[in-house]
Order: sequence, then C-alpha cells, then structure tokens
Amino acid sequence: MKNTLPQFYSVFSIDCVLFGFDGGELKILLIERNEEPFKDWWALPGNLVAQDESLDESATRILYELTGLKGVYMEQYYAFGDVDRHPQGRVVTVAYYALLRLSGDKTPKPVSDFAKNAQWINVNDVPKLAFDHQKIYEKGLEKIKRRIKHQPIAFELLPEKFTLTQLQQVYELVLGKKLDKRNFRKKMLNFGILKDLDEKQKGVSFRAATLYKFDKRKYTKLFGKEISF
Amino acid sequence: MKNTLPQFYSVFSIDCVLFGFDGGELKILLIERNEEPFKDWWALPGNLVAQDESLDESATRILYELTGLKGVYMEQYYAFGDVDRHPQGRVVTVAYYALLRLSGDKTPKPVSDFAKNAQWINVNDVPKLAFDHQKIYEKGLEKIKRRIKHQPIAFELLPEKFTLTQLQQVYELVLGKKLDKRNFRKKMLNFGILKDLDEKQKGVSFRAATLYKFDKRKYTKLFGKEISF
DNA sequence: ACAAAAGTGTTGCTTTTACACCCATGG
DNA sequence: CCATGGGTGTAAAAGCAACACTTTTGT
Repeated sequence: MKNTLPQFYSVFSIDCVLFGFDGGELKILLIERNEEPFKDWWALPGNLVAQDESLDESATRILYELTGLKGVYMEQYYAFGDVDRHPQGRVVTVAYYALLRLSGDKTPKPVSDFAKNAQWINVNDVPKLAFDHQKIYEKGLEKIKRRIKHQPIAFELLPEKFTLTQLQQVYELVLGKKLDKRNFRKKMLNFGILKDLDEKQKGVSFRAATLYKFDKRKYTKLFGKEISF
Repeated sequence: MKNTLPQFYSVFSIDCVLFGFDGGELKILLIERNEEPFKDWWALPGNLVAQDESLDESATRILYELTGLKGVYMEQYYAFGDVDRHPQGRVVTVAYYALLRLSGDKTPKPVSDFAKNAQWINVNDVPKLAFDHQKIYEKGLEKIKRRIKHQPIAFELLPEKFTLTQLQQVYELVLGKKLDKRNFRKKMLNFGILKDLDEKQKGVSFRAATLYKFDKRKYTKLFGKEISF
C-alpha cells in the first residue's frame, strides 16, 4: 500500500438478506441492534470486511456466525455507496442474499456483538430498518424475483425432499402472486429436473403428497445455466 | 468516523466497461496504462472513488473525464473484492457498464493521468487485461446479454434515429448470434414501442431504410419495466 | 443492368392459459 | 363421514421458428 493509493479513510462492509422458507411463509432474518448508531432498530445482519478476506469469504463468515451454517447458497447483488449512508464515516456496503431451508426450529442463535436479538420475520411484516437497509432489502427481493424465473434457486429454500405444492408455494411467495396448480406441475415435471422419490410425505392428516428431489445432474446437462420458469 | 470503524487501510475504485456500437461493430473502450502496476498493459478505465462522491457519481465522473459525455446510460453490476486483486493494497472495485452511441468519430480524447492512450476495441479483439479486468469485462458482457433480453437497452447504443437493421445488428452482436430478419422485425414492431418517423436513411448507395425512434413514453406505459425480446 | 440491402406472409409447431372435479387419508 | 389438500386433462389462443423472393436505389 504505497503512495499511489492513500486518499481518505474508508471501509467496506457486507450486508446480507437471508431468505428462509418455512411452513408456507417467506421470511428474512433481522437483528435488533444493540449499539449506536441506530441502537434498538431492526437491521439486516452485516459486518465489516476483514483485511484478509474477500467479499465472498466475508459474506460466508458473517452468515456462519449468525446461523452456524456452511455451504449456504449466497449471491452478491449490489454495492451501496451513498456518501452519507453511514453516520460514522464512509462505508460502502456490498449486499448479498442467501437462501436457506428453515426446518421449523432452525432459529437463529449466536448473533454478533452489536445485536441483542435476531429473528425471522415474514417478508410482509418487515419493519422500518436502520441505515439504508430498506433499500437494500427491497433490491434483494427484486433480485430473487428475477432470478427465480431463470435459475433453479427455489430448491435452496426447500428441504431436500419436497412436494410439488411446497415448490409452488415458494414460487408464489417469491413472485408475489398465485399460480395455477395444474399448469405449474405440468411445467415443472416436463423440465425433467425433478426426481420422483417414490416416497410419500408423512405425518399429515390428509392424503400424503409425493416427494421429489431436485436433480442437479440433469439440470446442468439440460440447461447449462438457463431456464425459464 | 470514530473508533467503531477503523480497521485497516483500504479504498474503493470504479471500473467501467464502456460499450459502444459503431458501423456494425460492438466495441469497448480500453486504456493503455502509463504507470505501475501493469504499466503498458491494456485495462478498463477506472479510478478511485473520492471522499465526497457516491459510487454512481464517481462512475459518472470517470466516464465524463474519459469521453466528455454526460447523461450516458450506466449501470452498476458487480463488486470485485478478492484480497489480492490489486498489488498495492486492498482495493475493492465496483464495476459499471455504460452503453453509448458512437457516431463514427467520437474517439476518446482526454484520458486520465495514468493512461497514455485510449482506444475503442472490438469485443472480439480484446487483449489480455491488467488486474482482474478480464473477469470484470466478461461479467459485464454477460450482464448486458441478459439485460438486453428484458429491457430496452439496445437503444442506448444507437443514434436517436435508427433503422431496424441497425437495431437487429445490436442484438446480434450483443447476443453473439444471428437472428431471423422477418421474425425480428415482426416482433419489434408488434411491441409498439418504435415510432415510425416517416423518414428515410440518407447517403446510402442502395434502397434507403425507414428510420425509427424508441418511444420511451409508450414503453413505460406498456411494460412498466418488463419485456421479453 | 447490377449490386446491395430493404421489405414482406404463411404455415406448422410449441407453449401458455384457463378451467373443475374426483381421490386418498387421518381424525 | 367429513375436511383437507393431492392429483389429473383438454381445448383454445398466443407465440415462436423456419423459410425465399421482390422492391428500391445509387452507381
């Protein structure tokens, strides 16, 4: 870091919009801040990027610290860099969204220093957020809306074995609209990327649905990287 | 900027992939560096973000310094933050692409301090680039490939008045494949977002083509923000 | 008159949409 | 036996893909 670079003091941070699907609801993980600025406000989980970690590594670490999970699907989607977005200085933040399967109980636990609380909150009940996190969240939602139409990201929100109805719920929640059941099933099954597990749902008090699994192998063969849900 | 933020020395920069369409070719603007590191290498135009400017402002400024143009269509698309991407320190760069109409002569002029030369180079002849600019450029191209299918960005590359053939050329160059003339025209005209100017091309030594203009008004009315070319 | 590009329709195929009832299961 | 969601087909409409020749203009 020689004399060409220096200019002024600045840092970068990562903010994550963690989406989780759970029993028919789409939620995001919010933390309640325990420090100034914005003490007691709800905010997206985030942190500063350390010296020796790349942006992706940083995002992975932050998510791990929050949830204890590794191998979660994450994707960077936008950098927010308004001059005054952080009251304490120049902080450019790079936003990631992550998609993960909530199995009922997977409540957030650790929670970093400056949070006193972390909660999964339905995307329809998101409160006012600290900093410019409202904007960050909205753009994240927009991104996955767009991406779910062309890439198989819905499966990241579901358990490994899922029913077609669950899959449809994910699409409906993300896209924010109802879909026709018959057409949806026809289309999904026609892609040939779902493996019928010859296995039924258990523990439901009605006719048990068939379980499916996303066939990644076939997907990559068939589509390379493109599809149109 | 109090005691909560400080961590280590870092800066952010902007790098731009400037796309230009000109006489049947899709080009990008590259500069030849005049300074270490990567002296004499070709690179994407870029610069450090100043203290009092947002990312968008910085991108706009950089583009202005290079081309003397304002009001150019630009869009941020990705932040690159590998630890070692810059040999002199921790530099996270935010990449933008810009689309602009080259009217034959609009050769780049000013060129910043650390460049000795700037040139429009056909996207098929892009040389090895400094830093991780190869990756940045490729991702930028990918982005516009995707975006041109859903948003009316092709018009940003064309003069205000253009022929259908020119429009088709833009699509073909960006997408990297030939399209059927009749189908293309049918589709475009059916959208109803092209205004027929009742005016013909001039100065060509063959049958003059009708000139059209993008009808932004109608576009926003009809599609809000979505379309499928 | 020729070279160069402009302009123009039809057909078959695929995809999308709209739509309603019976079935299996657990309580 | 009832409540709950599971599962299924068809027909009409729209959209997409393939395809070749005539027209206009300048030189």
